[in-house]
Amino acid sequence: MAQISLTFPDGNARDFPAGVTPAEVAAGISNSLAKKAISATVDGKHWDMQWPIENNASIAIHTMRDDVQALELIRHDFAHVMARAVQSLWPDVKVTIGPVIENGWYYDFDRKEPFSTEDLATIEKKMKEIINLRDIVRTEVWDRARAVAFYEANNEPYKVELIEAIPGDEPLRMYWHGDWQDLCRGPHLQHTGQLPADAFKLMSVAGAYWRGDSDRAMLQRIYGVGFQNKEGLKAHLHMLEEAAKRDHRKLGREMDLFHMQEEAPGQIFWHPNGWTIYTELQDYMRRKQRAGGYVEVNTPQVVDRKLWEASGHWEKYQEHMFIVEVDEEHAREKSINALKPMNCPCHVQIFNQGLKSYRDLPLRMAEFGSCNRYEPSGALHGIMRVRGFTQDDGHIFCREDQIESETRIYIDFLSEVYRDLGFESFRVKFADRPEKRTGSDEIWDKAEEALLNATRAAGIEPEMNPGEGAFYGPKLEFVLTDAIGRDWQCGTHQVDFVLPERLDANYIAEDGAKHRPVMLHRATLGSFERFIGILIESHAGKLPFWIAPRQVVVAAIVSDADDYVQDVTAALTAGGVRAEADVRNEKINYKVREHSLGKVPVILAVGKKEVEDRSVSMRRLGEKHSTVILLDEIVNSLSVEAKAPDLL
RNA sequence: GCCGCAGUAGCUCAGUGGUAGAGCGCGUCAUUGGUAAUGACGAGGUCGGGAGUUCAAUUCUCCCCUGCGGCACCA
Repeated sequence: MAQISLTFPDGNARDFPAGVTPAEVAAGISNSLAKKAISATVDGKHWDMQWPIENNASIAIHTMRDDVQALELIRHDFAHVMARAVQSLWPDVKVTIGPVIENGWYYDFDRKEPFSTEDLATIEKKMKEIINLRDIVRTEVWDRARAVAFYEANNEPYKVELIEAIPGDEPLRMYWHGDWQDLCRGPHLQHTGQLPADAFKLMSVAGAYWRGDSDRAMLQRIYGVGFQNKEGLKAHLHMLEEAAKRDHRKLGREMDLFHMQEEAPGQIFWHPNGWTIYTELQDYMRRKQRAGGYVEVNTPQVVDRKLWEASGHWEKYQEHMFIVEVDEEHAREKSINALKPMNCPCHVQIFNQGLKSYRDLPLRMAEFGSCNRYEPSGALHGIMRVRGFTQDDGHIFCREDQIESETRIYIDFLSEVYRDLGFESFRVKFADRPEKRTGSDEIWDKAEEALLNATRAAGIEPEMNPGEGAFYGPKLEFVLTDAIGRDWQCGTHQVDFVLPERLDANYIAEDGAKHRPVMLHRATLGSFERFIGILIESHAGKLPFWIAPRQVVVAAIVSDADDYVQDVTAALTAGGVRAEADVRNEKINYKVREHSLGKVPVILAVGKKEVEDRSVSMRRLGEKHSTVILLDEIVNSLSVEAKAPDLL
């Protein structure tokens, strides 16, 4: 029999007969390793303990101590055990797919009756029983005709469809957990008893379309989380509890920032505190953009559909626009308008006024553009995904050869803003050509190359987001994360060759002829609404001093200090600090607690002593102790602290 | 938009086929208290909206609206 050589992580190599499995290799090392082993890595590939190794290779054998491999296997096996539990409880349920995801797994089932919360508990119990059976996990490679026949016989149509989608040259792997069977690429644990029965939890049921296609069947997806041990699960659940406290919807109420109500779904009623954050952020962005060479404009809210037809949005997005019809009785002729869902067509109208010269390019045009989109009801989410929002929008009209440099300049601009706002790091995704698009491949090649070059020149290697570009051009997406780890696209930078064409934008070049400019769509915050949501969550409500809506509360300890409290408050206000007096008939403990819960960054307590000394007792949010400081000093230092980062 | 769950006082929530309750908050009074809740009293609800069943619906049924968790979508 042919021999192969396996090289271990310590560099030692040993010969084995070809076709040896990691299980046999482990058994050759020690009994305990053979028992503890969960999988192997063979030539960099995660490998099942049962899979034969045919050629010389490097090999590492994993136990539960190897986090990456252990977690992947645990979650994958949990998914199988869960599916087995479901089918043993409800034999008519059809199985589909069940992948590993961050922190856990899900499995999609086809079942007529909905799974209830009580069902989850029943399934969990069944899963524990299955784990206790310590059933051996077994795998075989089948040819596809046999597999198809098998699943047809078992009335599992989804599996048949999956097999048909697998490329013909790939082996089909069949797995058995005891007598339960699934099609799966593996690897898996050696037996179900290797699963930590006390370290998983089924979290929720949700609908999910078969193959992610909204025209196909709605399946029921059960989500679970799983870890190596009970502590891992406990830590995860605790993290979720903590994240819930940072939810912007909760903090928005507690800090009295905004509210939403039925009469205006997806739109925000900004309260004074929230609006202070908003305007502070807008003032900052306005200064930054002015410094960045932008001209600011403003354009109409209600625009005739003719313009949307010309831009191409009517055809593609009509369903998602708020339509405004003007009645014939009130107008000479009936006109159909739409609330603007975006600003770009209007910006082209401004560009088109008068003749533009190549000397005007690049022309950087910005607008705090208030937009309305009829977003699908299920998409709405707090203030992060809304129907009425304001973009810090901008369009750069430039020549093709300026795309790369303008992109580079923009990435630097955005990085500065994000850094100023406390986001030291952010993710950049590069979304390239989608299947449905306009423009030649040659143009797309150039646009994609320009974006990539500029991104890399800025020292950023973007994540690839294939096929997710806009229909008119590729884009960079600047992604931030909310409290529970969901991604939100905030900034964006997109190349557009189409709109200038459709709306007939042009400039006179050096050759005296008309040329078509390229448009770069870009938004830094994205929308104020979404960005503020992210800002609140990432700071857990404890916003940086300059942007905190209530910066200082001056609290009287005794009513004899009330007049002095007013003096202190006035001095701070004169110094550009948002300060409030609290002279209510309450104890200082009460006031400190209330303002701390309200996330006020600085509380200045004053009693008899402070009145005499012209001082204050300062307590910063989150600190246990207070410091006594002279009034003049605190006014000076807080005045500086209240300045936005670009003004320091 | 689709699947599931939910909607009771400003907030967090309990509860029932016979028109409702707690804590916090709010108001009044007393208290002048030194860094995360002083005490007493009081006001406050068309039980998301509409229809149906019933002698009687906040409770049961249906429809709608809104929210939440996913999925799909995101110019």
